[in-house]
Amino acid sequence: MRLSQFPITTTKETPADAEIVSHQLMLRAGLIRRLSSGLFSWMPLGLRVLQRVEAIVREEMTRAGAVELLMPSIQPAELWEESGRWTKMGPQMLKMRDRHDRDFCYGPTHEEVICHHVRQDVKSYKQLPVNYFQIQTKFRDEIRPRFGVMRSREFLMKDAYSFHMDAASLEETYQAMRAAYTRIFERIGVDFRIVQADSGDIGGSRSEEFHVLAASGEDALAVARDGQYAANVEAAATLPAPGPRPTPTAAMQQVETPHCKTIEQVSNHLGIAAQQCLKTLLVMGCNDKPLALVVRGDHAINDVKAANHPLVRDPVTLVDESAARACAGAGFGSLGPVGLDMPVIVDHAAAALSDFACGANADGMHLINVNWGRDLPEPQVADLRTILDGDPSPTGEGPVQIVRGIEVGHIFQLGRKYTEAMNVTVLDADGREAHPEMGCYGIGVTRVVAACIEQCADDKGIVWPESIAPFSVVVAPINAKKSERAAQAARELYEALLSEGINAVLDDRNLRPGVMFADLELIGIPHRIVVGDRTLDRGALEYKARDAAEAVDIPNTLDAVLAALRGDLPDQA
RNA sequence: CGGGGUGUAGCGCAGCCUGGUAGCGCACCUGCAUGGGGUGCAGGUGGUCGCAGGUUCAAAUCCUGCCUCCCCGACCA
Repeated sequence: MRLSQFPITTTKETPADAEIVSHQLMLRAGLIRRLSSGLFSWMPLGLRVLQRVEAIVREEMTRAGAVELLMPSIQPAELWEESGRWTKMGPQMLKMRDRHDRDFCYGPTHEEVICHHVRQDVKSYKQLPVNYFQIQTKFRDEIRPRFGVMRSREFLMKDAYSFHMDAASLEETYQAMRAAYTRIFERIGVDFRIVQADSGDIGGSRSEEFHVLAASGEDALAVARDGQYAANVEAAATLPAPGPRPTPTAAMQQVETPHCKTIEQVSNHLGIAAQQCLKTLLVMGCNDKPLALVVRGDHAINDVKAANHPLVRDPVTLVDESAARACAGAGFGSLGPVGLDMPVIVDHAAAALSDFACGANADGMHLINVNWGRDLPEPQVADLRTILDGDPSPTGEGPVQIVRGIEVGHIFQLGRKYTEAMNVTVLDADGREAHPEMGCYGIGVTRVVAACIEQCADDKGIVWPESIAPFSVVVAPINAKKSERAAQAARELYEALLSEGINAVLDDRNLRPGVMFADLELIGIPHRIVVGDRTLDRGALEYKARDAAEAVDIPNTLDAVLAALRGDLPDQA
């Protein structure tokens, strides 16, 4: 490729609305252009990168035994009504109607469609297991798209769906996908971590996420400092406090706490640490009646854990203040578990307290020196809170630290949830109908590009890893306009690299050197060979790796260039 | 969806308060000079000032409505 023939538009200035490095650089380097909120065009340079990621994903999926197909992005409503997700997915799904008034959606995912095809085509256990994948555009109408292609509404996803006669077969494919994903992210060259995850809206039993570690990541991960344990904080279990509860020391007492609406205010007013206070939230139960969730004052309720509790309605729905007053006798800020006429679910840590403070269920009043089993019944205990930095890891591997990550992959064991809902059956060896086990496996292909830039950039621009760079090496003549000798030498080297099968590009734009260098660094090409009269005079070329501090002279031979591309550089005097 | 901001040339912004010829930087085009780190000088192209309505002799500017985009929040009592 010659850059004079390849439209790239770079900018010196950073667009005002780009917040994170990858978004800024993708715009500045001209990889993407925004069309509308959460909608981006991939410009030629960006597309080359995207296609390289795709190629790696495709190769590794195929190597791991998955077979590619392509399903429509527009899907009929009937399939989603069968699975129950036409309404459950909510406004995240973009719905539309055709000229015959039939309902469709732009597919946010493809479990329904693949189940439909499998129930048509797969009749016998002999055809299983099977693992289909596609690389295809999805649309999810995100509440708030942000960070460029990191959280866009339309995005490219690799999704795979496997079907099995039994759990052992599913586990085998799940592990094969886990290994394939590991290879994919290792090949791309990003620093990533596999974490345990909640299954979220997709559902199912077991799942793990692949996160690219980056400070700008939207997800918080709990990682054992000295061990293997790692989990999304949404799913990270907390341990019950060790040992028995301390013995109560004083009688329960009601005290005035006027105008105290938050734990902080109550804690300051009473001179009692937040960890000795209880925080009480009223939420809707599955039976449409309110129930109370209680955590320690310094802890936060974890929505995902709460929603997973059998008594709590999913999604977690807070009762409003007037309803709280009607059923508990007090407004927000003065609620507590004592004397409440509703189920009370208490987090481990809150259940381990003695002599604690909590709302008195009377406005402006709290109770102090409250004790479980004495002043109110022994609580029903659950894990409700979000894990904090320094908490023990649930596997006993020491304290966790909280790091941030960008979710680029997610693998699930779905069990029979969809095959039952969609009535997918095959005949087993005994001739009986059975619902297959199912797994699904996703990679956010467009997001991988952005996540990679978050890790691979410096103050000059993008520093592509070789694996997904749009071009591997650029041949850059100095003053090609004036020096036909430099221009000629550059052309010849470029042609020679091409015939070696190298993804080379010639910068024949006739730019001034400063502009050219700044541009090439911004777009992040891993290797640069500068050809100029000055170096030619001494029989040399100048080589610089994008991530190296200094350029070095190499002999003016193809072999020396090829060696340099392999990282084999001559010793410098 | 709630709150805050924003909208003026492809990008970044000023002008608006106090109504009166639409500006600056970057980018782009032309010429000359320059030629190893975003070069200099000169000239130039490009804008129904988000949309609609209103006030006024006159609206980018004041008023009303709508829209866009961005940020924060979206149950933590």
